[in-house]
Amino acid sequence: MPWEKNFNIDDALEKAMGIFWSRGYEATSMQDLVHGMGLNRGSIYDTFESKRALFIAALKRYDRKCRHAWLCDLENTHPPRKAIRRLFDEWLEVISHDSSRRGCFLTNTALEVAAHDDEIGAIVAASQKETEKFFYRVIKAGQKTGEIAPDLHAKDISRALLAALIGLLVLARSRPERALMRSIADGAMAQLR
Amino acid sequence: MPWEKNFNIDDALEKAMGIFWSRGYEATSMQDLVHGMGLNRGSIYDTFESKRALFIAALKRYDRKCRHAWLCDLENTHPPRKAIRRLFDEWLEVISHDSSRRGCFLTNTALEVAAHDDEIGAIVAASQKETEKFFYRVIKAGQKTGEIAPDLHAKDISRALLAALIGLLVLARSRPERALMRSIADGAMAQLR
DNA sequence: CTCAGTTTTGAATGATTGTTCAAGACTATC
DNA sequence: GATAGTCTTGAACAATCATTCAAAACTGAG
Repeated sequence: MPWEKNFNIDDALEKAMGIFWSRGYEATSMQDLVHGMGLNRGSIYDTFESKRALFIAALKRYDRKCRHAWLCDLENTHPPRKAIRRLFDEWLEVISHDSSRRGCFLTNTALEVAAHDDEIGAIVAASQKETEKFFYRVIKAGQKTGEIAPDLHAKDISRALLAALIGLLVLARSRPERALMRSIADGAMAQLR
Repeated sequence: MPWEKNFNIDDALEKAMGIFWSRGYEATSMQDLVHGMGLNRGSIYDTFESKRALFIAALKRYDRKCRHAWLCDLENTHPPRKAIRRLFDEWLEVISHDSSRRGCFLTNTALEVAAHDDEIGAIVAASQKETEKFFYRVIKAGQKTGEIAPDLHAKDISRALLAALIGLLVLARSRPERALMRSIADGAMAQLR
């Protein structure tokens, strides 16, 4: 039918996400996107407005489908301490199998664009806040079940874990050495004592 | 004299460093550099070869004059625990007075270019390794003087501190909230118990 | 005062940037 | 089978990109 696009918008966005994720915003050209998404220039502009709007859509998709969905799953299907342990362990696994060193799309964006673009900055900041809150909720839950020492200041620890996680994700791009990253994950977990 | 440049190369490099630092590599155009360095295009190319070579020179300058010199000073003029405390505290001070949110040039570069450019990646990785070693040496020294518990695994802690510091420097660009950053600094210090 | 050697200058290079748009392809409805 | 309405296509847009280069400006040496 001529009034239905003959490509799947969500598939296209998924591809765009992958391209921006590994190359960043500035270093990705529309030519890269045309080639990587398998669409024509016009179709991309018709569907996504502009490069920046496409980037924002891709970033939001990552935040929703990768970060948020994953954290929800961890929180719902594991006991508190194990949820945090798995968060770090699964990142370690992903990083050590990712030869292209793409790291975390949101964290990459935090440094490349967030400081210069308020709208994108707000998305990144909100995502980081939610991750901090994930840690906070899980720590509180762990303190109720007795898995985590009740005298720990949940707010401070959740922030320390967030910083450790982000540090890990930066090092994943510049020094993806398994031993280094394992030390960091272990160090983060040790703060839950 | 015609065989002496009538501008100071080091001053020019300092200015270039500031521009790349706050805008990043890709988002900085030669036009920005011409304007910001106060030099003509030709003079820049004559002196620094290319945009990429200028960026590398600026990055090395930052590593030497900012990171390395500062860590040496901290290590030499303060007792171990206080050296680390001051490292975090002084970053906090810098960050909270930096309205342009430039963060740390090396950390910004780690995410923007290091993963795609081997030469730049090597500079960033080396700098991160040296910072890790700084922590390691200071922790070891602190264990000798008794300021830091001798049963702590210095290597793991130094890596945990590196991750916390980098996490802090990322958040400085996306969520420069004083309370958040203080929590992280305190959390890092708490690991030295 | 001329010459040699270097720097400075700004215009011009071709390539690539993000974006637009008119023409062509398509199909459900009449 | 003609019409209407949407999507696809690829060429073309002006702007900007990093880079080059020949001419002008300069100054110490002869």
